[in-house]
Amino acid sequence: MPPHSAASAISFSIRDYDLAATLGCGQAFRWRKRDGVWEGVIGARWVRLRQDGKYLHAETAVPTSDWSWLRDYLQLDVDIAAVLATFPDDAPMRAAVQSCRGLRLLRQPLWECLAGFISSSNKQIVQIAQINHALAERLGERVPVLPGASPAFVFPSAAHIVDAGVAPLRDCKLGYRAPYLLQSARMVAGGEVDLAAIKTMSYAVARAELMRLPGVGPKVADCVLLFGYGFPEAFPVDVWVMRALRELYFPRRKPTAQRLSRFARKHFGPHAGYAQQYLFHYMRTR
DNA sequence: TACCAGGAGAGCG
DNA sequence: CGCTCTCATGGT
Repeated sequence: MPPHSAASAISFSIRDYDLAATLGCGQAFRWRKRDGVWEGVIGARWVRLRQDGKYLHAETAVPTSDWSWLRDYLQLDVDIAAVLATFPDDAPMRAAVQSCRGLRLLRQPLWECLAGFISSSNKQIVQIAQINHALAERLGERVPVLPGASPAFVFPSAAHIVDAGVAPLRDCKLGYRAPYLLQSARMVAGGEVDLAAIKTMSYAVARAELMRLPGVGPKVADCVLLFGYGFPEAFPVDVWVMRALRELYFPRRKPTAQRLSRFARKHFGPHAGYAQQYLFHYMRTR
Protein backbone atom coordinates (compact mmCIF):
# COMPACT_ATOMS: atom_id res chain seq x y z
CA MET A 1 0.00 0.00 0.00
CA PRO A 2 1.27 3.53 -0.78
CA PRO A 3 2.10 5.74 2.21
CA HIS A 4 -0.92 7.97 1.69
CA SER A 5 -3.45 5.18 1.39
CA ALA A 6 -5.61 6.88 4.02
CA ALA A 7 -6.85 9.30 1.37
CA SER A 8 -9.81 8.60 -0.87
CA ALA A 9 -10.81 9.69 -4.34
CA ILE A 10 -13.88 9.39 -6.52
CA SER A 11 -15.15 10.58 -9.89
CA PHE A 12 -18.70 11.62 -10.69
CA SER A 13 -20.15 11.77 -14.17
CA ILE A 14 -22.14 14.98 -14.49
CA ARG A 15 -23.99 17.00 -17.10
CA ASP A 16 -24.56 20.76 -17.24
CA TYR A 17 -22.39 21.43 -14.20
CA ASP A 18 -19.95 24.36 -14.19
CA LEU A 19 -17.90 23.82 -11.05
CA ALA A 20 -15.95 27.07 -11.34
CA ALA A 21 -19.06 29.20 -11.75
CA THR A 22 -20.85 27.36 -8.97
CA LEU A 23 -18.06 27.63 -6.39
CA GLY A 24 -16.91 31.08 -7.45
CA CYS A 25 -20.15 32.96 -7.99
CA GLY A 26 -20.48 34.27 -4.44
CA GLN A 27 -22.85 31.80 -2.81
CA ALA A 28 -19.99 30.23 -0.82
CA PHE A 29 -16.98 32.11 0.48
CA ARG A 30 -14.31 29.61 1.47
CA TRP A 31 -13.21 27.88 -1.72
CA ARG A 32 -9.68 28.48 -2.99
CA LYS A 33 -8.72 27.84 -6.60
CA ARG A 34 -5.21 26.82 -7.63
CA ASP A 35 -4.54 25.90 -11.24
CA GLY A 36 -8.14 24.91 -11.88
CA VAL A 37 -8.26 22.82 -8.72
CA TRP A 38 -10.59 23.82 -5.89
CA GLU A 39 -9.83 23.18 -2.22
CA GLY A 40 -12.30 23.72 0.57
CA VAL A 41 -13.86 22.37 3.74
CA ILE A 42 -17.38 21.00 3.88
CA GLY A 43 -18.46 20.54 7.48
CA ALA A 44 -15.40 18.91 9.05
CA ARG A 45 -14.08 17.39 5.79
CA TRP A 46 -11.34 18.86 3.64
CA VAL A 47 -11.93 18.18 -0.06
CA ARG A 48 -10.21 18.91 -3.35
CA LEU A 49 -12.35 19.19 -6.49
CA ARG A 50 -11.48 19.29 -10.17
CA GLN A 51 -13.70 19.29 -13.23
CA ASP A 52 -12.57 17.59 -16.39
CA GLY A 53 -15.27 17.83 -19.01
CA LYS A 54 -18.17 15.72 -17.90
CA TYR A 55 -16.28 14.31 -14.93
CA LEU A 56 -15.98 15.76 -11.48
CA HIS A 57 -13.02 14.42 -9.50
CA ALA A 58 -12.95 14.62 -5.72
CA GLU A 59 -10.24 13.80 -3.20
CA THR A 60 -10.36 13.68 0.58
CA ALA A 61 -7.54 13.39 3.10
CA VAL A 62 -9.26 10.76 5.21
CA PRO A 63 -10.78 7.40 4.21
CA THR A 64 -14.18 7.99 2.66
CA SER A 65 -16.65 5.43 1.39
CA ASP A 66 -19.92 7.33 1.76
CA TRP A 67 -19.89 10.41 -0.49
CA SER A 68 -23.48 11.50 0.11
CA TRP A 69 -22.28 14.59 2.01
CA LEU A 70 -20.54 15.79 -1.17
CA ARG A 71 -23.40 14.88 -3.50
CA ASP A 72 -25.69 16.82 -1.20
CA TYR A 73 -23.42 19.89 -0.92
CA LEU A 74 -22.88 20.06 -4.69
CA GLN A 75 -26.52 19.13 -5.38
CA LEU A 76 -25.38 16.61 -7.99
CA ASP A 77 -28.77 14.93 -8.16
CA VAL A 78 -30.69 18.06 -9.18
CA ASP A 79 -32.24 17.80 -12.65
CA ILE A 80 -31.14 21.23 -13.83
CA ALA A 81 -32.91 20.90 -17.19
CA ALA A 82 -36.18 20.47 -15.33
CA VAL A 83 -35.42 23.55 -13.25
CA LEU A 84 -34.57 25.66 -16.30
CA ALA A 85 -37.80 24.53 -17.93
CA THR A 86 -39.80 26.30 -15.21
CA PHE A 87 -38.22 29.70 -15.93
CA PRO A 88 -40.29 32.33 -17.75
CA ASP A 89 -39.60 32.42 -21.47
CA ASP A 90 -38.53 36.04 -21.79
CA ALA A 91 -35.47 37.70 -23.28
CA PRO A 92 -33.65 38.61 -20.05
CA MET A 93 -34.04 35.12 -18.62
CA ARG A 94 -32.91 33.46 -21.83
CA ALA A 95 -29.81 35.66 -21.94
CA ALA A 96 -29.01 34.93 -18.30
CA VAL A 97 -29.32 31.17 -18.73
CA GLN A 98 -27.33 31.18 -21.94
CA SER A 99 -24.49 33.11 -20.26
CA CYS A 100 -23.83 30.23 -17.89
CA ARG A 101 -25.44 26.92 -18.63
CA GLY A 102 -23.98 24.88 -15.76
CA LEU A 103 -24.44 27.26 -12.86
CA ARG A 104 -25.85 25.43 -9.80
CA LEU A 105 -26.99 26.19 -6.29
CA LEU A 106 -25.10 24.60 -3.39
CA ARG A 107 -26.58 23.19 -0.19
CA GLN A 108 -24.32 24.57 2.53
CA PRO A 109 -24.03 23.84 6.25
CA LEU A 110 -26.51 26.11 8.02
CA TRP A 111 -24.38 27.95 10.55
CA GLU A 112 -21.49 28.64 8.18
CA CYS A 113 -23.93 29.87 5.55
CA LEU A 114 -25.70 32.13 8.04
CA ALA A 115 -22.48 33.53 9.48
CA GLY A 116 -21.05 34.05 6.01
CA PHE A 117 -23.98 36.15 4.90
CA ILE A 118 -24.12 38.12 8.16
CA SER A 119 -20.53 39.07 7.36
CA SER A 120 -21.40 39.88 3.74
CA SER A 121 -23.47 43.01 4.14
CA ASN A 122 -22.21 45.94 2.11
CA LYS A 123 -18.99 44.09 1.22
CA GLN A 124 -17.51 42.83 -2.00
CA ILE A 125 -17.20 39.10 -2.59
CA VAL A 126 -13.39 39.21 -2.36
CA GLN A 127 -13.59 40.88 1.03
CA ILE A 128 -16.25 38.48 2.29
CA ALA A 129 -13.95 35.61 1.40
CA GLN A 130 -11.08 37.25 3.31
CA ILE A 131 -13.27 37.67 6.39
CA ASN A 132 -14.48 34.09 6.38
CA HIS A 133 -11.03 32.62 5.77
CA ALA A 134 -9.74 34.70 8.66
CA LEU A 135 -12.57 33.51 10.93
CA ALA A 136 -11.79 29.87 10.16
CA GLU A 137 -8.02 30.27 10.50
CA ARG A 138 -8.20 32.10 13.82
CA LEU A 139 -11.15 30.42 15.49
CA GLY A 140 -11.70 27.12 13.66
CA GLU A 141 -10.03 23.79 14.28
CA ARG A 142 -7.53 22.45 11.80
CA VAL A 143 -8.54 19.53 9.58
CA PRO A 144 -6.26 17.01 7.89
CA VAL A 145 -5.36 17.75 4.26
CA LEU A 146 -3.42 15.91 1.56
CA PRO A 147 0.36 16.42 1.47
CA GLY A 148 1.26 19.70 -0.20
CA ALA A 149 -2.16 21.29 0.28
CA SER A 150 -2.69 24.55 2.14
CA PRO A 151 -3.74 24.29 5.80
CA ALA A 152 -7.50 24.05 6.19
CA PHE A 153 -9.89 24.76 9.03
CA VAL A 154 -13.43 23.99 10.08
CA PHE A 155 -15.66 27.02 10.23
CA PRO A 156 -16.00 27.97 13.93
CA SER A 157 -19.23 26.89 15.60
CA ALA A 158 -21.64 29.39 17.12
CA ALA A 159 -20.50 28.32 20.59
CA HIS A 160 -16.88 28.81 19.61
CA ILE A 161 -17.60 32.34 18.38
CA VAL A 162 -19.46 33.12 21.61
CA ASP A 163 -16.42 31.97 23.62
CA ALA A 164 -14.07 34.05 21.50
CA GLY A 165 -15.96 37.31 22.05
CA VAL A 166 -16.08 40.39 19.86
CA ALA A 167 -12.37 41.29 19.69
CA PRO A 168 -11.25 38.43 17.39
CA LEU A 169 -14.20 39.19 15.14
CA ARG A 170 -13.02 42.79 14.82
CA ASP A 171 -9.57 41.44 13.98
CA CYS A 172 -11.15 39.47 11.15
CA LYS A 173 -12.33 42.78 9.64
CA LEU A 174 -16.01 42.30 10.38
CA GLY A 175 -16.29 45.93 11.41
CA TYR A 176 -19.79 46.91 12.51
CA ARG A 177 -20.94 43.36 11.62
CA ALA A 178 -18.89 41.90 14.51
CA PRO A 179 -21.54 42.50 17.23
CA TYR A 180 -24.23 41.20 14.85
CA LEU A 181 -22.35 37.93 14.34
CA LEU A 182 -21.57 37.59 18.05
CA GLN A 183 -25.16 38.21 19.13
CA SER A 184 -26.53 35.87 16.47
CA ALA A 185 -24.03 33.23 17.63
CA ARG A 186 -25.33 33.68 21.19
CA MET A 187 -28.92 33.17 20.07
CA VAL A 188 -28.04 30.08 18.05
CA ALA A 189 -25.71 28.52 20.62
CA GLY A 190 -28.21 29.23 23.39
CA GLY A 191 -31.03 27.56 21.50
CA GLU A 192 -33.07 30.76 21.24
CA VAL A 193 -33.08 30.20 17.49
CA ASP A 194 -33.02 26.54 16.40
CA LEU A 195 -31.46 26.44 12.93
CA ALA A 196 -32.32 22.77 12.38
CA ALA A 197 -35.96 23.29 13.32
CA ILE A 198 -36.31 25.95 10.61
CA LYS A 199 -35.97 23.19 7.99
CA THR A 200 -39.52 22.05 8.64
CA MET A 201 -41.12 25.51 8.59
CA SER A 202 -42.87 27.15 5.68
CA TYR A 203 -40.86 29.67 3.67
CA ALA A 204 -42.59 32.69 5.22
CA VAL A 205 -42.28 31.44 8.81
CA ALA A 206 -38.69 30.31 8.31
CA ARG A 207 -37.79 33.73 6.90
CA ALA A 208 -39.36 35.55 9.84
CA GLU A 209 -37.55 33.24 12.27
CA LEU A 210 -34.15 33.93 10.69
CA MET A 211 -34.85 37.67 10.70
CA ARG A 212 -35.06 37.58 14.50
CA LEU A 213 -31.26 37.34 14.39
CA PRO A 214 -29.37 40.64 14.43
CA GLY A 215 -27.67 41.39 11.14
CA VAL A 216 -30.22 39.28 9.29
CA GLY A 217 -32.61 41.29 7.12
CA PRO A 218 -34.67 40.18 4.12
CA LYS A 219 -31.69 39.78 1.80
CA VAL A 220 -29.45 37.80 4.16
CA ALA A 221 -32.40 35.65 5.25
CA ASP A 222 -33.20 34.78 1.64
CA CYS A 223 -29.56 33.86 0.96
CA VAL A 224 -29.51 31.45 3.90
CA LEU A 225 -32.92 30.04 2.97
CA LEU A 226 -31.70 29.44 -0.58
CA PHE A 227 -28.05 28.38 -0.18
CA GLY A 228 -28.35 26.63 3.19
CA TYR A 229 -31.90 25.33 3.53
CA GLY A 230 -32.69 24.94 -0.14
CA PHE A 231 -36.02 26.78 -0.15
CA PRO A 232 -36.48 27.00 -3.94
CA GLU A 233 -38.69 30.09 -3.78
CA ALA A 234 -36.22 32.23 -1.81
CA PHE A 235 -35.16 35.14 -4.00
CA PRO A 236 -32.41 37.33 -2.52
CA VAL A 237 -32.64 40.89 -3.83
CA ASP A 238 -29.17 42.42 -3.70
CA VAL A 239 -27.89 45.46 -5.55
CA TRP A 240 -27.07 43.48 -8.69
CA VAL A 241 -30.42 41.73 -8.90
CA MET A 242 -32.20 44.96 -7.99
CA ARG A 243 -30.41 46.64 -10.88
CA ALA A 244 -31.21 43.75 -13.21
CA LEU A 245 -34.89 43.62 -12.33
CA ARG A 246 -35.39 47.37 -12.57
CA GLU A 247 -33.49 47.61 -15.82
CA LEU A 248 -34.98 44.57 -17.48
CA TYR A 249 -38.53 44.52 -16.17
CA PHE A 250 -39.30 48.01 -14.77
CA PRO A 251 -37.31 50.49 -16.88
CA ARG A 252 -39.66 53.38 -16.09
CA ARG A 253 -40.47 52.75 -12.44
CA LYS A 254 -38.43 52.35 -9.27
CA PRO A 255 -40.02 49.54 -7.24
CA THR A 256 -38.77 48.85 -3.70
CA ALA A 257 -36.76 45.73 -2.90
CA GLN A 258 -39.79 44.27 -1.13
CA ARG A 259 -42.02 44.73 -4.17
CA LEU A 260 -39.33 43.32 -6.45
CA SER A 261 -39.01 40.29 -4.18
CA ARG A 262 -42.74 39.59 -4.40
CA PHE A 263 -42.78 40.18 -8.15
CA ALA A 264 -39.83 37.84 -8.58
CA ARG A 265 -41.29 34.90 -6.69
CA LYS A 266 -44.40 35.12 -8.87
CA HIS A 267 -42.68 35.88 -12.18
CA PHE A 268 -39.83 33.37 -11.95
CA GLY A 269 -41.91 30.49 -10.66
CA PRO A 270 -41.28 27.61 -8.23
CA HIS A 271 -37.49 27.75 -8.70
CA ALA A 272 -37.15 31.52 -8.46
CA GLY A 273 -33.96 31.05 -6.44
CA TYR A 274 -32.18 29.40 -9.34
CA ALA A 275 -33.38 32.17 -11.64
CA GLN A 276 -31.96 34.72 -9.21
CA GLN A 277 -28.54 33.08 -9.31
CA TYR A 278 -28.51 33.08 -13.11
CA LEU A 279 -29.50 36.76 -13.20
CA PHE A 280 -26.92 37.61 -10.56
CA HIS A 281 -24.14 35.82 -12.41
CA TYR A 282 -25.24 37.30 -15.74
CA MET A 283 -25.22 40.87 -14.41
CA ARG A 284 -21.82 40.46 -12.78
CA THR A 285 -20.02 38.84 -15.69
CA ARG A 286 -21.35 40.61 -18.74
C1' DT B 1 -40.90 56.72 3.65
C1' DA B 2 -36.24 58.38 3.39
C1' DC B 3 -31.92 59.01 5.05
C1' DC B 4 -27.60 57.83 7.56
C1' DA B 5 -23.97 55.50 10.49
C1' DG B 6 -20.36 52.24 10.42
C1' DG B 7 -16.29 50.06 8.09
C1' DA B 8 -12.40 48.79 5.03
C1' DG B 9 -10.56 47.13 0.84
C1' DA B 10 -10.98 46.56 -4.15
C1' DG B 11 -11.35 48.81 -8.49
C1' DC B 12 -11.21 52.80 -11.20
C1' DG B 13 -9.50 57.08 -13.52
C1' DC C 1 -3.50 59.05 -5.15
C1' DG C 2 -8.22 60.27 -4.37
C1' DC C 3 -12.55 58.69 -5.28
C1' DT C 4 -16.49 55.48 -5.55
C1' DC C 5 -18.68 51.33 -4.71
C1' DT C 6 -19.50 47.30 -2.27
C1' DC C 7 -24.51 40.21 -2.92
C1' DA C 8 -27.62 45.52 3.82
C1' DT C 9 -29.07 46.21 8.43
C1' DG C 10 -30.69 48.87 12.07
C1' DG C 11 -31.85 53.10 13.90
C1' DT C 12 -33.70 57.72 13.53
